[in-house]
Amino acid sequence: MSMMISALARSAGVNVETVRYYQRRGLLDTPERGEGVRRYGEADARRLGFIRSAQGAGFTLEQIGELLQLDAGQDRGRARELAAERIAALDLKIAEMQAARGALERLARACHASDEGPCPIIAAFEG
Amino acid sequence: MSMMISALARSAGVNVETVRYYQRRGLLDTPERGEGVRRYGEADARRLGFIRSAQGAGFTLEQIGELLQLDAGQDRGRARELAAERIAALDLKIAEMQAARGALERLARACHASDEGPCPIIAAFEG
DNA sequence: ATAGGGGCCGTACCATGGTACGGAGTCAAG
DNA sequence: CTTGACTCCGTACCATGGTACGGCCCCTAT
Repeated sequence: MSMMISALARSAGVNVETVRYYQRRGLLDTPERGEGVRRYGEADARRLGFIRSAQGAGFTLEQIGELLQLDAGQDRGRARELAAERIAALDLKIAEMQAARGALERLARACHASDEGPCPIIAAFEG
Repeated sequence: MSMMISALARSAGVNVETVRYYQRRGLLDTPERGEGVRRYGEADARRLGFIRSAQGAGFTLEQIGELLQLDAGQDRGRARELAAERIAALDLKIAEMQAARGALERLARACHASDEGPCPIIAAFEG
C-alpha cells in the first residue's frame, strides 16, 4: 500500500506541511521520488503515528528524534533512562493537573453556591 | 509589607523579566512609582501566584487574563463556563498522559525483559 | 491542449511565553 | 563622589512547533 504525502498526513490527522516539517527535522525520512512523486508506506504511517503519540506523552520533537535513533540502534540503557525520566515528569505533571482540576471544581462549586459578588477565582487556586 | 520587583519575582520563583512581561500583558498591574521605584504588596504576590497556578492548570496567559477580569467583575456564568471547559480539557489530557505513562512503563519492562535487538519503543506506542 | 489538482521545495511568517540587552536613573555605603 | 546594586523602559532576540506562500513540475480528465 503506497500513498502520497497528503494521504500520509491524513492518516495521522496532521497537515501536509507538518509532515514536511518532520522530514526537515529528520524525524521522518524522505523517500526517493518514484515517477516524480515521493511514495510512502505503512512504515512511514506507523512512524508518524509514533511521533504523535510520543508527543502526546510530552516528549519534545528533539527527544522523539532521540527515541527513534535508539529504536534503530540498540542502546537499551539509554532508552530505559529516557523512559524513566519521562515517567517521572509525567507523574509530576499529572499530579499538578489533578490538583488544578480539584481547584477548578471547587471554584465551580463556590460559584454555584451563591450568585452575587465576584466569583472567588483566585481563592480557588490558593489551596 | 512592600517589596521591589525582584522580591516579588522571587516570591513566585520567576524571573524579573517575566514579571515585567506579565505587566505588559496586563496580567499584573504596574503601581505608581514611590520614590523612583515601584513597590509591590501582598496582593501582587497573590496574583502572581495565581497566574502561575493557573498556568499549571493549562490555562494560557490569555485565558488567565480573562479569569482575572471575571474575578474583578461579576460574570459568574462565564467563569463557570471557563472552568467547565478547562476541566474537560484537563480530564482529556490527564487520560492521555496516563495512557502515555502506561505505554512507557510497558516499554521499560519490555526493554528489561531481554537485552538484545532493538528496544520495542515504537511498538510500545502503537497500542 | 489545457485546466485542475496534486506534489516538491525554499523561504518566510506566525503564536506563545518568555529572556536578554543597553542606556539611564536612583540610592546607600565606603 | 564614586562604585555597586538595584530599578525602569524600550526594543530585540530566542525556542518550539508549526503554517503559509509562491514558483515550478507533473498527471489526468475534459
